[in-house]
Amino acid sequence: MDNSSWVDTSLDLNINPLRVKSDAPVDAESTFRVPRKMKPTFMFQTKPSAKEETGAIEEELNRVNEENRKLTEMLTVMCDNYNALRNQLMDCMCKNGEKELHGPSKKRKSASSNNNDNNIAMNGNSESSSTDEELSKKPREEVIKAKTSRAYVKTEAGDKSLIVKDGYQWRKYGQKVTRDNPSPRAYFKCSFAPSCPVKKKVQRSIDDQSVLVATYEGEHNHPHPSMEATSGSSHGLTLGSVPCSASLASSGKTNITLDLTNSKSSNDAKSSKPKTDAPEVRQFLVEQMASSLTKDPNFTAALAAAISGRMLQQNHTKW
DNA sequence: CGCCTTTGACCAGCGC
DNA sequence: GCGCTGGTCAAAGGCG
Repeated sequence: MDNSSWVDTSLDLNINPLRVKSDAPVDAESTFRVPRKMKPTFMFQTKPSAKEETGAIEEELNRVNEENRKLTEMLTVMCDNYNALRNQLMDCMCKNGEKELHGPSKKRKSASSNNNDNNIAMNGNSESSSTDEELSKKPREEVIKAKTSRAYVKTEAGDKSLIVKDGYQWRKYGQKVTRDNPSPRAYFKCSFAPSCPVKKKVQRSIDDQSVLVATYEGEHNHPHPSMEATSGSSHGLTLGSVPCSASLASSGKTNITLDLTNSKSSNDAKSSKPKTDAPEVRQFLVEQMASSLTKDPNFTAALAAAISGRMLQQNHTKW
């Protein structure tokens, strides 16, 4: 599964020439000083000829193209880094899974075997798994438990809550301390739709207390709440309607929400590489980009500075 | 007042 | 049958 294109769209556009540094001393002289690089064409004292103007525009276009190229390179590097990190994470999870696989013998055979199944399935980015054994054991619940998936969520070190923010609404209906893990396990039901059969179990990882292990059972019979509301309501990309997203919070500063799922039918989850070519996905990405940009205070500040700067310059040249 | 969380009780499955 | 364990229920209380 290649999620290289599913990255946080909150890009630092590195628009330093435009950025107004808040900590920089502001004096009357520097307020009207425009970086030479960004000096707009209309700043020429004498009215430029059409040729000059065309040349200046071409120059500007070249500069923008160059900037675009640099940004593309930065994005590529970011994607590479992201993939490398993700692979490392998956390696760690694989190792943890093997550890549990060879752990102390479980009294409850079925329970342990189910755990192993899930751990193995988890190796492929918390994919859905439904075994024949599981289905045959509980024929009555096969509809509900047809799809199970597992997600690992990194939380703050001091965060003791068992809340996994995946965009859905959950109602907690129970909590239990299990034998295998001293951390309590919380039981949630999807409360977004009354008839939604999806259940979720959240428990801290026995190896890493800062990691929440969320096990989802069933399939939502309603659209994702964040998709129904506004596309920018959630901080991350929440395209999937099946809840197996993993949110990786890195040191509290930046939140990278990785939605490791894809579609309603998690059967094709294994081979499902996000189809960024699909027009709706593209549109969604564009919307996400726009949303992220408009939410980015750096970007809005830079934009405001650029606009106000130009207005000031226009006034300056007029007077 | 409605929704959510907490928590003890209850139930079912499993091994001995 | 008994004990252990995981999962669920439901009453009570908190909160906005």
